[in-house]
Amino acid sequence: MKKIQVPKESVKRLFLYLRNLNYLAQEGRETISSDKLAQDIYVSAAQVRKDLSYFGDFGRKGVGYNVQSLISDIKSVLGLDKKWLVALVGVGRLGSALLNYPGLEELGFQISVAFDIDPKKIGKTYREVKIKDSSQIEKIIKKEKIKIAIITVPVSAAQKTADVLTKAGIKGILNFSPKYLTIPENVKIKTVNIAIELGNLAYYLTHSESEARSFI
Amino acid sequence: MKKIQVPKESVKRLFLYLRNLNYLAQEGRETISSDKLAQDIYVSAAQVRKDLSYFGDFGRKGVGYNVQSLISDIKSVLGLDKKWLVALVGVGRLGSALLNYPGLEELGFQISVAFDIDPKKIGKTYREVKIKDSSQIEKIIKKEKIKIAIITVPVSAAQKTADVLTKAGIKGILNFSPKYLTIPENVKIKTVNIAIELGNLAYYLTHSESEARSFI
DNA sequence: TTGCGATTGTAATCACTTTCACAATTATAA
DNA sequence: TTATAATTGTGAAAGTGATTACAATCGCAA
Repeated sequence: MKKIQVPKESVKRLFLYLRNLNYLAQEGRETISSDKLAQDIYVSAAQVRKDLSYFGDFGRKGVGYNVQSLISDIKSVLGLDKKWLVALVGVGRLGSALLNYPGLEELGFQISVAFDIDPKKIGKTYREVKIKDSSQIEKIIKKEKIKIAIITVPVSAAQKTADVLTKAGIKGILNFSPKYLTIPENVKIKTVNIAIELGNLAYYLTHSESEARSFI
Repeated sequence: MKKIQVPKESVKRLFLYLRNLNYLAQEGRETISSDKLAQDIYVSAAQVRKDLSYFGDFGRKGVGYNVQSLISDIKSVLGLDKKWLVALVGVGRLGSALLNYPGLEELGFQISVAFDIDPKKIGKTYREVKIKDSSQIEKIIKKEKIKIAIITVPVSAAQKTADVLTKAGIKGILNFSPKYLTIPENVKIKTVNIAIELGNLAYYLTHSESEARSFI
């Protein structure tokens, strides 16, 4: 095991390995080789081994990796060995879609509270998640010690929402509004922009000699 | 101008430059330097120039870039100089959220038809988009010569949907189901997995010495 | 017309990531 | 017990991407 900078792409691939491992566990598989683990993800066996080696020696030479223990090792590496409470701000179409998004809990995420400013929505319960008034963001997030939030408000309200969230102690933001959000240095932000994803597709369709496959 | 492999990240950054340029155009700015263009995107001026240089010599030494012509040059490079018709399959919560997603038309994308299997939805018009029976996917996509599709069906139907779409001549797929889709070599696919995005956030929160900022 | 500050485009360098290739280890069968 | 096939972990090499630094060019003011 070494203590050097881990490539961002290696981290992303860990999620893919984890997904494969979960399938294998379901099938009752006990051990797996890097070669098999790499299958279907368009990655080499050496890449798999290298990625894993950034975090520890998880395999046994001549044998491979134990499926169950590799699952828990990767989960632990990714910080998925505990439950993450998530706050959702903006219960519009996209927001309520996310409340129903399958696979969040699989990785240990639980949207535990949602906020909106629409009086018609406030007070309702959506998929066991209570919708609260946005004016209570700071109070509730502080009280529940929530660290991750999803922003699905209209673009005009996005920056103000980010400000309130960071003030409330949120440390990670998944932002769906197509806009720069200015946030403190110590807060992590990830922006998902669907128009840009489509745009990428358009680029690679236009220049179709290259590739745009992405299995993440 | 050179003819070498363009880094994927460079292509992504072009979208950010384009967004900045659109703001600048609105403000009536006529020319702009790589230095100013880089601002707010956490990128160096040299990076901007390098990215642009993969596609041509768009600037003038001592002067900078003409805002209007750089906009159209970048659009042309990205394949956004024409309108792209897009088919949407699966008008559930996420699907209907995408029908309302602002910013798609800004880049020239138009969801021109949507498909679902629910008789209660078929025939309705959603934001000027007619919802058709999924059994007609192949016929309509062939007729309209649509090249890009978005898959927002439940995970259980995703692979079958991808099969039909590629059979109909779709060349690019934006996939929102958390699953591998097996598709022909010449079809481009981009998968958006919200759980993995959150997972990335969790990783960088857990290992908070590194960074997870991403402005795309 | 000349000189100067601004700015690009890119060659060279530096940094990071992936691939290669093989010693070390393990299980198993003879 | 020994030989063999399977498989990992990793140092070194190759490949890719980002940064640096500067010659070349431009507009403008004197």
